Amino acid sequence: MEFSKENFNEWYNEVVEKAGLVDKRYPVKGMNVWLPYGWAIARRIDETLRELMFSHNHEEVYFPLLIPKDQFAKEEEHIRGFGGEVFWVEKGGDTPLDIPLALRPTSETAMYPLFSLWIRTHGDLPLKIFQIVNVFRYETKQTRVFLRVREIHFFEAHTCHRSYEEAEEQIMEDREIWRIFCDRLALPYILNRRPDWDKFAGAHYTIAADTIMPSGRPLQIGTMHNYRQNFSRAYDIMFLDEEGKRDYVHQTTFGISERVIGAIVGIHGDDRGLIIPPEIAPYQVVIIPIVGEEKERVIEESRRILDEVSKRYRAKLDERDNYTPGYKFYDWEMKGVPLRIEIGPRDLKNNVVTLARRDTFERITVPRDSYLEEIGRILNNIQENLKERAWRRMESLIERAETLEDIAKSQKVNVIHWCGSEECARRIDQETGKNVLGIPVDSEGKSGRCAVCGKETNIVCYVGKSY
RNA sequence: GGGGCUGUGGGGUAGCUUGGUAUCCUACGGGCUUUGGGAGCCUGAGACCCCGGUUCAAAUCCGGGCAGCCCCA
Repeated sequence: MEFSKENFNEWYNEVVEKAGLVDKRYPVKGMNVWLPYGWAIARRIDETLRELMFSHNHEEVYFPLLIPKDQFAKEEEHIRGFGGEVFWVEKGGDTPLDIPLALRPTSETAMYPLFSLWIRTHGDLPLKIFQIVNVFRYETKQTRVFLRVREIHFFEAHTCHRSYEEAEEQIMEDREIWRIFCDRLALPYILNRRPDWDKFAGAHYTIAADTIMPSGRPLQIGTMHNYRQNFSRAYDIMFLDEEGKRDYVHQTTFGISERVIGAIVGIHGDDRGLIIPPEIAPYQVVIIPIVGEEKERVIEESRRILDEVSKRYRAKLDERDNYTPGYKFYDWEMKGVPLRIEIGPRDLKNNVVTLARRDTFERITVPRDSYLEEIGRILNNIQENLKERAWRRMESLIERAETLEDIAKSQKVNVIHWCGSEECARRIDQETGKNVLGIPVDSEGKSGRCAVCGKETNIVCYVGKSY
């Protein structure tokens, strides 16, 4: 690594490239090539989501990429919110299309006309589906790998319910799923209810999960929206209830994007490169043979170990002959494999294996007959350690601020009292460059004075310079 | 949204001011040799972002485009 993590921006670019996550030389702004290792991580995360969604009674679907313009434009706020960042397909070959087609920036407007056909009665509810697709947004700001791209690897769950209360229960379920998901990724987060002017276009309200990057800047990595009946009215999604009365369904969505990978890179990584939490690591264990004199025996033993380890963990044996062990150590550290097994003549002789963990660099030898259990124990420990470390670090990137000046001079995310007015939020933005992330969902308002206008208030909120 | 900077083999670079011969490191292919923290020697292949302009001649000067980076709001 050329850059230390203290130069966070440069470090981030370097690690993304050197760890082989994406190739950003693809000649379209904000569109990158997923490389095998990066894609393997994305797939692990996708599989985690699938498992969690299936176990919470969602089904997976796939909707088309293109959305006709008239259909796209039905919900007013939605089109106002997304209109400026839609890619349009306007020709088929050389023939102009009668109706331009949008590349989905998200899939509400693709799905909901069909929901209107699918849902007839309360028996069809709740409807709980999700898809994992790519969405397109015409970003005008500077793009950044994983954090701001124009083609986004995206998970979106959509649900329909018979009542507002049932939709609220769905949001609670999403919060529970989110908690488990973030545990697997060892990512810390804050759930913030976004201010009205910053909620998802068309939503009744938005709860966003924000984490904080080592640069002190918050990053939105997940969102849950309650749409109430805003979309169902626009797209005519109605059901017949038990009494024979027709009503519009209540809807929610839950979205997660490739930004979580950016968060994993930024939050867990160090000066040697990535550190991938064991739960989602494409390889949890990498085996490095140190061949020396006894090449045959070492290779043979390494393969036997691979077989044994592979029965329980995702493992890789690095048999490349043209690299020295030292090179391989650095290489797999860059890729963030949580645990390394070294097996060489010394280990053979003593009937042990050497284990080295990525997060603490601790290195131990363990007897050949109990090392599998030891691996399990260490992987669990790494997972816990990463999670705790990340939460601790995030908390250290939050500081209390009493005034606009405090906010302006702080490089961190601030907790402030806020009177709740858009006017004060705007002043924070203009004078400090930070924006109101929203009110934490579990906050209990102790009273204090608004950092801007000084008015007495019991609203506490977070502010920060968002990615 | 504003400002600044940069595009030269796969990656990093020298050359650009003052137009003419493209430098070095690294990675890569082949061969020998080596392997407990980025090995060595020999050898080979590989580049001036795109379009236009100026000129006898453009990596170099000018204009535009595309792409990337940093900082500020």
